[in-house]
Amino acid sequence: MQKDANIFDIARMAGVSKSTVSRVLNGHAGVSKATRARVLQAIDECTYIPNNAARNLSSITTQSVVLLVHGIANPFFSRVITLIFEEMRGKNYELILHNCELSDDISITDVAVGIYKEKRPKGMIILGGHFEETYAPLRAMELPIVMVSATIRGITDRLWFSSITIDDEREGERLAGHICQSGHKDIAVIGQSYFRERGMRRVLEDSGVRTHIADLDYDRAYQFKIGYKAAKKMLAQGGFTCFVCLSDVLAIGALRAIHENGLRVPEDISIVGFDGIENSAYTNPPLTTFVQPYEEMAAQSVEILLGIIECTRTHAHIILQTTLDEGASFRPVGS
Amino acid sequence: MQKDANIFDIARMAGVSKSTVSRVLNGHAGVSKATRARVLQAIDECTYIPNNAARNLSSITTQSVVLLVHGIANPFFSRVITLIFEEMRGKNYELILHNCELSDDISITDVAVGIYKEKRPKGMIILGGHFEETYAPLRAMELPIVMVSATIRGITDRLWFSSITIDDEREGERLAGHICQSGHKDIAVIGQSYFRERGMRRVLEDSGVRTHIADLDYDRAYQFKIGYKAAKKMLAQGGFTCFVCLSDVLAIGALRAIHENGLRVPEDISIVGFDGIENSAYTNPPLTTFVQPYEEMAAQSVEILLGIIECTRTHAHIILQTTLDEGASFRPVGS
DNA sequence: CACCATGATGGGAGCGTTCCCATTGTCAAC
DNA sequence: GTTGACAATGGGAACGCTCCCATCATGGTG
Repeated sequence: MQKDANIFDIARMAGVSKSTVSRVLNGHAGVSKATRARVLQAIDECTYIPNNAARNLSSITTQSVVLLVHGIANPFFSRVITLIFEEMRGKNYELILHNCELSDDISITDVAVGIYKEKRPKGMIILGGHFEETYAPLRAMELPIVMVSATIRGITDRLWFSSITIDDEREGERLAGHICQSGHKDIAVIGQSYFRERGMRRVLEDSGVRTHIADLDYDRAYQFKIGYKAAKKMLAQGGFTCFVCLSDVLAIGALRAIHENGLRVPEDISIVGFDGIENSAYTNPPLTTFVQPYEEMAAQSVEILLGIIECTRTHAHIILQTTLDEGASFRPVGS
Repeated sequence: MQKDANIFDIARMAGVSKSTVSRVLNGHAGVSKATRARVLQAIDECTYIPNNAARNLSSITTQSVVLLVHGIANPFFSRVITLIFEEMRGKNYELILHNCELSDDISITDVAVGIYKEKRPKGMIILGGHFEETYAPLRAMELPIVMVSATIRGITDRLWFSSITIDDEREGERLAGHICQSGHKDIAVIGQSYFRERGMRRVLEDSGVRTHIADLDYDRAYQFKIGYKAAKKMLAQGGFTCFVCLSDVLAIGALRAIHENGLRVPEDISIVGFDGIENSAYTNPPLTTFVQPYEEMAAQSVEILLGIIECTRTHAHIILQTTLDEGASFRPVGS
């Protein structure tokens, strides 16, 4: 590939200076209609693409947005990512997807700051993860940040970032409410979610439902297996009539364990999931699950982020709700 | 965030010139041990991160590699992506993940060339997609390219790119062989894969097995649903004893349709998938499927690409094999 | 002791933009 | 006719690097 055209070539072709071409390129004012047209034509003729590196260098920042994700293989995340990509299409920002499997010794703050220095994006969407007290460096970046579906704890000053989450504690309560109504008196819980569990427990204890918490055997990356193993162990112990899984992936793993043990769902045992990933409508039986507001999450996160970047709005903390999808994996006791 | 340190600051701190710092940064020869140590210390003290834009600008290219994927939501792809990320870790290249949902009027060549001009990467891994005759612009980039799991047709000159695939035609034959042995005489095929189908048909016709091809109702993005709908329609017609699905996602959709119709797997009907995504070990019953060589694909693609970039090897076309994972969804006739 | 190869280092140009400031041209108001 | 405001445009500096070439010791060789 021979040397590409640069801004001077375009300028020469259009018979103007590089400054004028730059103005056209960036949609700045102060260019006559006729000149603009000529420049655009020249650009078109050469299929000229401005050199990003040079652009970034001289303007310090870049016309890009980073989407930082903790493990794209997670079906919940990958669905949100896809939707965010769609939402960003045609928005004139570049979306840089950064996958990061967080190890214990690296916090989200470290990763975000590193990426910031490297990429100089205009904003950042962080998908998932825990977000705790040690956020000073994050804040110091003074970068528009939207946290999506993150667990946020111990942060009182919230004016410098946005968040879009479900209210985990309330969701836990709803989930628990659903169970209480159903008459199940002993349930096995698989999964970790501080707030969701807290909400659940409160309601369940009031109604005299006993919860059996599974230990999770952290196998990293193999989410299905975690659910499977945990369920297997719980089933060996017995003493409950319903599995409550804090994610669908765990539920799918648990489903396998149940079937392996020769039990029928929901006749012998019920199971509820959480997330409403696409897959969960295709299990046998289809999973009863609380469906995350995917479209809403994607749309809002992009809208807020770009709004803040373009100074047309301020930060916000949006709380959305899940929708119960009554599959066939859950049934009230004795029905 | 106040102004970051630049190469001059480091140079001043270490008492050397910017050239020397640059040499240290890029691992070039010609720096004494003592100087190098001093520079490294200064870099460390400031947690200095070189400005990428400037680097790219002066060296025209960037220390990055693009991973171009057709829809990261596809579980097969997302698994490969995750593994490629792992493989690249610590390799001193930046991996830029680019998701592209190809529409009909945009070819892979167009997308790749656009990205190339914009990102100036050192190489590109293209995951999936069809790769046909109109490749001249791709080739003209003179960029190391590795095509992974792509369908390649009508390209005779193959010295300028690498590929890692399974031999679809042979895999089709193997799949067909498995079916012939089993005694199924009428099978329903769901999915599109030119070569795989061609291989299958040849073997099946020789053995007198009749194939019923499902029409696919292209619902875009909703792969599970495609399988479901296609299976539903086929089941209404009847006349076969086994579903052959050309991907596991389709198979999971089909499984749902089968159960909905009150049939048992594999007693009443068998089903075989393809890909061996993580999920397929957790269906009910677990899917019999041909597992793609994920690790191998990821490892080889990275090794080849970096090898070519660093001029330690030449292009290659690697053909790998799947492994039959005998789940429980398939059973020979009359057993 | 002059010479040259070699290793370590510094300095300057150039990469392709953006952004600021200066310049020119035009027109209305006085 | 002079002035000032304003729109349109050009030119130069700056962004932070890499890369090439020049310089300067150092030490072995004839």
